[in-house]
Amino acid sequence: MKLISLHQWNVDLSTAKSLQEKLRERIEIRRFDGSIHSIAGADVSYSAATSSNYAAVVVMNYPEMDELESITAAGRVSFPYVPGYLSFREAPILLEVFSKIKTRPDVVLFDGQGIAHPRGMGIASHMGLFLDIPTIGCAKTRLIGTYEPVPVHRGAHVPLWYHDSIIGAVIRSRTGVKPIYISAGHKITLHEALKIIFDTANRYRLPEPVRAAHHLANQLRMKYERK
DNA sequence: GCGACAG
DNA sequence: ATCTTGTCGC
Repeated sequence: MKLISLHQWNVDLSTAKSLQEKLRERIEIRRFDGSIHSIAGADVSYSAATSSNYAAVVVMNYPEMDELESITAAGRVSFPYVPGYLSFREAPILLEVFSKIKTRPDVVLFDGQGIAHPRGMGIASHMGLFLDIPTIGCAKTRLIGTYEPVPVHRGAHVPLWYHDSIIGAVIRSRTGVKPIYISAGHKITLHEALKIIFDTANRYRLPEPVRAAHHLANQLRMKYERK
């Protein structure tokens, strides 16, 4: 898959911040034109023992959700985990996985925020720009924003507010489970993102592609680390 | 100054 | 995120 080469990962926090502010101007939150046939999920597993990241991308067809392709990659981590700068830690290895993938997915789901980020540049938005594909941020916990209690039943969703605007949604993908935090990444609207998330997250709390990628990345880590 | 803080 | 045992509920 062809990637846009604007990589700039070996930076300090100050440079990373200004880079995010610059990239934010290029994010497009607009309607996704065209039909969706394939959806990918991407995730990274980290090993403190070897300071390595193990990444996986799983592509599934939609709406059947059968696996079409899965790719992995491994590499050393150079950037520390700092809230707000996850991209600089995980995007390099993710870009490597995407460079090896055959199928170009119509949408990609990431384990992290989209525009629900201090500078509107969560990892889903960041990756969306580089991949030039519609992306959605699907996080397990909140980074920023406020919201009202989410009704306990599947399908419930409340807006995620930040500075008097809606940056995402907090949703209940399954009755009785902890809610997840959805935000548009790039080239998609929150409304469309929510439909896709509810369509792909039926059996489990997380959307199938994300869950599959998470599982595969973990599998790879355990194979390499032998534990 | 203090608390919050994706993975 | 990772590490880690038992335990509660459908």
